[in-house]
Amino acid sequence: MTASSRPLSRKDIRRENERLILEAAEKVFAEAGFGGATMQLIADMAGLPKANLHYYFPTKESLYRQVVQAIFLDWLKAADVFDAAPGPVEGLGAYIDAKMEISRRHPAGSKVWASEVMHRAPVIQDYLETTLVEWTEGRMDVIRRWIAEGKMDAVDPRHLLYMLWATTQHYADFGHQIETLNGGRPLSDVQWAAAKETVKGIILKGIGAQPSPGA
Amino acid sequence: MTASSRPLSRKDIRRENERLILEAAEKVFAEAGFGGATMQLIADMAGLPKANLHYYFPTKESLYRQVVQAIFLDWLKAADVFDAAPGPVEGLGAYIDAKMEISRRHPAGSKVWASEVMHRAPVIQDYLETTLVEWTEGRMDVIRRWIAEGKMDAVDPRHLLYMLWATTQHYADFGHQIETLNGGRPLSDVQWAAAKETVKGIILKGIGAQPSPGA
DNA sequence: TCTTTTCTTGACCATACGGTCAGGAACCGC
DNA sequence: GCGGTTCCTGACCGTATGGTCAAGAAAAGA
Repeated sequence: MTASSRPLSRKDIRRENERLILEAAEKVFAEAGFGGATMQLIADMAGLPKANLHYYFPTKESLYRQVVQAIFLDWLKAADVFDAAPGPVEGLGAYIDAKMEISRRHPAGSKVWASEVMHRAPVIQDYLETTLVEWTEGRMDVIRRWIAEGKMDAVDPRHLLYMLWATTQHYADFGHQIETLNGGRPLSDVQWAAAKETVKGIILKGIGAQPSPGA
Repeated sequence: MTASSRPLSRKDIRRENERLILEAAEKVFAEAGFGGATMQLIADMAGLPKANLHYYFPTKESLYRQVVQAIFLDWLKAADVFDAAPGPVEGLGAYIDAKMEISRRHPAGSKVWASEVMHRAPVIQDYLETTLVEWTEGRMDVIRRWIAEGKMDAVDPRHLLYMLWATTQHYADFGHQIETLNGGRPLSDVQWAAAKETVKGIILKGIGAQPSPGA
């Protein structure tokens, strides 16, 4: 429309269209599940003809796989706060904050992941067996170190991690239920803050986390 | 096969076939989601011809609705322990135990529920708005009473409930991921016990639950 | 400008799905 | 045993879906 719409280079076109498609696909897969999603719906939401989707992504499954992969990488990145922290209060606190923020800003991704895992991970099982296993082992080591240093109680690190994942992702995956129980309205800023504080408060106190000295 | 297979009365036949179908449907809906599930697959799993399913349940959606309703009622019943308890240690402890046990024994139901809510509850939204809202209000009152009686910290009861749901249902909904992280094996009895104790320990300590006197 | 490569898209196809139906089998009250 | 009701099921139908294709438009390179 404006004079600024210069002709796009081919690389730009490809990048832009792939972005459009992946964005639309994430929403549709989240709302309808893999089986319920249709290429036509994704195409409509992306504003492209269906045949164009198949030009960039040969099959529905390949498109879906890319969506799930992107989510997984996002999650791994968001967990870097874990390692640098001096103790559980900072490390787990920041991790909870980060994951709650993802649940708030990016709920569709969390839903797609949940759906995939619930259906026995037919597409990303290899990721679970390799990357996720390694990541989990590493984080459990950090927790065990904190325990050894007397910075928290000797809780089972594996189940602690599951609690963190469960509680934070719940706000995305079950967002609709939470919204309904909130009178049909999305959580306000204040309510989101209360959620974060409650989760952090209960878990950090529950594991007997000791504040790091000199903070 | 055996001589004991007497002819079934009509009521028995209806009850038995409906049970077979609902059981199979729950599994298939849990594994494939509503969109991915097919009546043919459910029929095969139930050992009945597809047309027979449509004799008992006119549409796929009506069958699905009955499956979800059954799960919901099951969950409500499992929460009776809440009210009778003298304090949070007994009440929440028993509730966590009960919900963990459901996650272990009845994971398919939990998955169907999760899937339904994740897809914005197209079928059971009315239940969310009525029964679930009332149930939640009632339980929050109990928690507020415990707080007023000094039996636990003044945590936000709403988010405490969400934490309970999230952590316990996680063991069903993400059971496949947990299994993968456990070397591909289901959790053993000992591991389930550890999960229960860890969850109960962290939450009860995290909310500062005071043991009831005279226990 | 001419060629080549990339991108676009309406029309099309085979398949699989939810659902229907008619006709027969099995059970039940009388 | 008989009439009526319930149960059973193979065959069938319309539709929607994932995916294909061929012909053209647009950009890049020469």
